[in-house]
Formats: sequence, C-alpha cells, structure tokens
Amino acid sequence: MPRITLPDGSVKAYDQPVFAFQVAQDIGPGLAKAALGCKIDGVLSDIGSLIASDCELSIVTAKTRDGALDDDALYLMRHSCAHVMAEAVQRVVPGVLLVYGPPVENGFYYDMYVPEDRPISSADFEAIEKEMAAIAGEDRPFARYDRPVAEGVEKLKDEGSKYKLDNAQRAIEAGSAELSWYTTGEPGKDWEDLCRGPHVPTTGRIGAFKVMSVASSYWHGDADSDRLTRLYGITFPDKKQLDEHLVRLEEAKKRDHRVLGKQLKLFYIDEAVGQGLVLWAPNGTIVRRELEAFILSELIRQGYQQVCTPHIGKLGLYKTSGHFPYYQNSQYPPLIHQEQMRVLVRDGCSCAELANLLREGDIDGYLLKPMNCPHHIKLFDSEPHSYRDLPVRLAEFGMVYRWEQSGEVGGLTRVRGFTQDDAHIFCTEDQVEQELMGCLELVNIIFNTLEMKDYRVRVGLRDKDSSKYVGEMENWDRAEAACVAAAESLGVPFKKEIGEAAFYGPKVDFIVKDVLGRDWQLGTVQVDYNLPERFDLSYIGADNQQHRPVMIHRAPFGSIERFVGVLIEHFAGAFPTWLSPEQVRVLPVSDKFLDYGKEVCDLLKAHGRRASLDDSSERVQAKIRAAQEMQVPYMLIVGGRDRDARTVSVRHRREGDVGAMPLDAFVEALDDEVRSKGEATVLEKLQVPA
RNA sequence: GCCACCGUAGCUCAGUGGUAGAGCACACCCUUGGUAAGGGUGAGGUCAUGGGUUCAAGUCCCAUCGGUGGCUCCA
Repeated sequence: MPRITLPDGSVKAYDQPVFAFQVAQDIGPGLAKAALGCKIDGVLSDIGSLIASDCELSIVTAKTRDGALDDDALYLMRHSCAHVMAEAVQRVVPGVLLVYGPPVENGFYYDMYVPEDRPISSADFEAIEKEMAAIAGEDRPFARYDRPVAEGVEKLKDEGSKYKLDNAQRAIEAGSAELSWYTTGEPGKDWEDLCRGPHVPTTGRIGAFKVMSVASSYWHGDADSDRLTRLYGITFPDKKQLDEHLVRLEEAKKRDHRVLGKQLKLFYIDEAVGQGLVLWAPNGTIVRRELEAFILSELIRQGYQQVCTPHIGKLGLYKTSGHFPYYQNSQYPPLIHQEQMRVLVRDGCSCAELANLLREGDIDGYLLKPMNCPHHIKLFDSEPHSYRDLPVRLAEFGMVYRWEQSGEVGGLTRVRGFTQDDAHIFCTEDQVEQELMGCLELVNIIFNTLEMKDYRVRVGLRDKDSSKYVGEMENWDRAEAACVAAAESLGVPFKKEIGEAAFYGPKVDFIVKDVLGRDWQLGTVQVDYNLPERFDLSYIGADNQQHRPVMIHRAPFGSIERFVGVLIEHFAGAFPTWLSPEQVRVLPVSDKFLDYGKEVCDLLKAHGRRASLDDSSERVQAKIRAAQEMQVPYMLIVGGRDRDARTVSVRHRREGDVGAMPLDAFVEALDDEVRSKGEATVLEKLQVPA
C-alpha cells in the first residue's frame, strides 16, 4: 500500500489507494485548498489523481515557497483556461470545432475550425471573456475519464470532429493505451474535450485571464491543409499579476525598435520605396557604421581581408552555385536587359513564355544577389592558391536581396534587402576547427562588449539516416565535432539539433529574443563542402597535388539590419556612448552663454565627438527634456558659473545631475569612454573626489 | 502567401452619413533662464489609393497598396 514521500523527506503511509487531494488534506487543509495539481514522481498530474503505489509527491500551488509564480501552476492554469476559453467560444460562436489547445510560454492558445461565414474577431473577445467568467463562476470540476482506445475512437467518430479524431490517432500512434477526456462538470452532461490533461481542480481556479489576440493557423502547421483560427489568451493566479503583465507588455512596446527607430530618427521604411527596404537616416547610419567599424577592426585583427562586390551577378553564376532556381521563389526575379527583351518580343515571345524563361532561368539575365558567396568564391578563384596561403578569409558587409513573404516583412528584423556581416573562409580540412573557434571568439567579443548575455546557440547536425547531405561522411564527423567544440568554447548554453544541418554542412546559429519575446536568428557559421565542389575550387598542397578547400560561411550577426534592430531594443534606445548618434549636447542656460556653449561644443567636435549645441530660446528644463528624449548620454549645462570657472555641469541621461567638472577633464574623460567602448566612463571620473 | 484588425497633420491619436479636430513637433513673437515641458500667435489635410452606395461618405460596401499580431516560410 502506498508510502508517499513528500518534498521535505517525510513519508506518509496509507493502507489503501489514496487521492492526491486527500494527501494534501492530511498535510493541511490550507494546502489542500490552495492545491492546483500535484507532481507524482516528477510528473505533473491532477490533484484528483489516485495514488496506488509508493511515490514521491509534491503539491502544486500558485506560488512557490519563496513567493514566485510556480511554473507548474501556470502550466495547469493556462491549459485549463484554454479549455474554458474553448467552451466559451462554442457558446458565443455556433459551429466551432475544436482542434488543439496547448499552454505555451506566456499563455495559451486554442486552434479551432470556425465557420467561414462567422469569423472570430477582436470584437468578440468581450463576449468570450464574459462567458469565460460565467464558466469560471460556475466552478465546475475538471473531471477526467478514460476510455479504451477502440471505444474512444468510436466515441470521437460519433462526435464527428475529424480534428479530435486525428489527435486521438496521433496519441495512439505515440503509444497511448487509453484516450482521456476532461469534462468541466458532469460526464455526458457538461462540456468536454479530448485531452490528456492535467488540469486544475475546477473552472473557478483558472485565474485572472484575458483573450489577447486572434490569428490564423494551419492544421498540422501545413499551409496546404485546413486553415484554422487560433485564439490566444493569458492567465495569472490573480488580477494584480495579470495587470502587471499587461503593463510589462505596454512597456515592452515602447522599447520596440520600430517605435524607437522613429522616435530617435534612426531609420524609415517608406512604402513608395518598397516593403522591407530600409532607409537609414543619419542617426541610424552612425550606429550602423560604428558597429561595422568595430566588427571590422576585430576581423582585421583575426586576419580577414575586406573585399567589395557588386549587388548583382549573372544568373548563370547562381545556377552554378545552385541558388537559382532552387531558391528562386525567395529571390527577386531576374533582371533582363531591354535590348534582349526587344529581341524576345520581336521573335514573338509571349508574356507567358517570358515568365517561364525567367522562372526556369533559361535566359541571360542578372540576379540581385541573394548571397555573397558566389562573388567571394570568384575572387578566391581569381588566382591560384598554395596551401601556404590558406586560410583565405574574405569579408564584406555585403547587401543581399531576398523576396520574403509580405506577411512576414516588418521593422528591421525581417526585410527584403539587408547587409550581411559576411565572410567566407577558404581553408584546408585541418584548419576547420581552428577557424570555427575564431568565428565564435568574434561573437564572444562583440556580444561581451555590447553586454548582450541573453542569446542562445544552436548546433545543427546532420540526421545520419538521411541521404540529403553532400560530402564525405568522415569530413562531416570531423566538422560536426569541430562545431560542437567551438560552441562549447563560448561558455553559453547551446543545444545540438539533429537534422538541422544545412545539406552542405553542419552549422552553429545564434538566436536572440526581441522585446516581445520572439526568437530571431542572428548569425550563423556554416561549414560547406558543396560550393567548393560546384565551383571546382582547388589549392596546391604540400604534395604538389590539387586539393579541394573547405569553405566556412559566417555571418555571426546575420544582418546588420536585424542586429541593429535587436540592439535598439537591447539598449531601449540608450546606446552606449561610443554608439550613440549624438554623444553630447551642450545646453546653455541662457543665450548670454551661447558663446561659451559654442566653444565647448567646438572643442568636443575637434576631439571627434558627436556634439551639438541647443541654441533654442527654451528654458534649460525644456532643453534637458528634449535631449533626454533623444537619449543623448551626456548633457552639458553651461552658464555663468561654468564659463567663469571653465567647467561644464554634467548631466547623464540616467544618473541625472552629476555635478561640474573642468571642461578639459570632461573632454578627456569622454575620449576615454568612447575609446574604451565604455570600460572607462566619465561618471567614474566624477566619483573620484577632487 | 493565409486569417483578423488597422490606415485621419511630421508624430501620438479623437472624430454619431451632414462645415476636418486635439496634444506634441514646426514657424514667428514675447520671455533670458541652473537640471525632464515658460507664454502667445500662426501655418500645416486629396481623411492610404481607386471604384461603388447615397441628396450627402473620413464614416457604409468592394478592390488595391501599406502597417500590426499570429500561421506558413526563412539558403
């Protein structure tokens, strides 16, 4: 009979099977009342679970002992709230069929088939929430019942939802011996859903919730399959936490790079120019160029050579590389010269035929480059190479153009024209590991300098059962080992993912989250056995024989556009001084002191600082506010006292008024701050007693 | 590409089928000041674009373009 071990190590023994709820009751009625579920031998379960054998048991409540929100509790509430939302939707909108409603990070969703003549829109949220509140108010129990597979399938067939039947069949394929339902209330009478659970005890325990958004999705995530409606919601143990979450979301929206980009005049996207085509304003261009200069200085230190190549190349080049037509639906269509077009028309080529020629690539033309590698390969191949030359590392901030789907383009994170911090390393097999290390070292240096700690690393390895990969298997093994070793050297969490390798080689990807919690892949480092083959690249080895080099593609920050977008959010617009478009603004307290202000400003400019003078006839308070809104790191307030003593009164955008210091000392301290990229700061100097 | 929502001044947003609005920004005037908005006056609009309904459309309908969220995709 069950002996139940509790988290504190104590044991409760029962002489017959016991419900987890009863155990909680025996520990204390308060705990039983607060219980949302339990963990039996580490498996999250209903508090109504019957325990028949020895186990470890912990009771899940909304808060952990240290008062934080309990992740398991949130999971139970989200999952349960999804059920309640689904029931509410079915009350509000007739004809809705349920598909799938899991908890997700930050909430839950429910996928549903919704009749086409009655789409769900945000106008329905209020009614849905009202029904949800009613269902929660009824406080009906989440009751589980199981059916043997065959009986369960019959039941689902009777119910007539192909989606639920499909879910069941998937569960059966995964090895389920039984199918389970959860009724909110009485089985056979109240609302129910095929579900493996677990759930909170009653509908009254789903917490404070809100329907967030509606979106479309596809059944099985397949764009050719049925289109479903996905309703997103969130829930928290109480209203206060929900409200706090909503406030956090609002705060996050203010840090959105699209909002800050406008506010700080960094970049614009104009529909007259084109969707996903970024116009970098002067301020944004400064950030970009500083970043590029920084990356470049590290590249040069690592032995890279900088190259420049054009934005277009002949179609044939991309046929050799394989980019065309393999990736043609994510490319701008080929460009054809008008003379050639004239000849085609003269020879009776119809629009349909022309479209076909373009699609098949059976035509001379140029392509806006979707990648930089073919150009770099041609540069490498423009002269013979000895093994003594290798590795050859060619770097370029190269702009590439890709036809992204219209629904996916937005801000700086997904664009149609972007600048890769690209380089291609041509090396021997033996040099691969060392070169990978170099790439990751670069990532390390740059993320550390920018104080970006919150990124993750994914190592994409081949699926050994698949035949889609090119290259020698032993080279793959070595390259994969090298990728893993290099990732380990970074000292940040990384995950190996089987089957995520490119067909031509393994890779290491860097992924960050934006302010709204969405993942973005920044850079990638990829080993490539394919292109050297396609372009018949070679070098002369020590044995005087021709050998095939290995290529490494690496764009550790992906695109400068996306990277700057991520950086804007990372710094919430307050770039470190070395990156700031405007580093100092001089604010004379009255225009009597404009002369001195100008002198200060000119001195800063002579030192290479990006400084400006606010000569408006505003009060100093207003000038501060204006500078503050543009996130200028240092404001120098100058008046009579400063002029007479040849000082500046320093105000920092975060620290506020930090006191006066001699002008020359400030200029020098700021030089140090910029030069050291923030390792030394003006503020530190000010804290040193005079 | 798919679904929902949205598009009004440079920006943020109001606007019941009946004369186009506010705040900020901008220009000019007054104010000459010491750490997050001093005061006044003024200018600024093909209400995304194109059709339609109506005596009358920013408002209702359709299409197109663009934006937002998610799905799909992402070499």
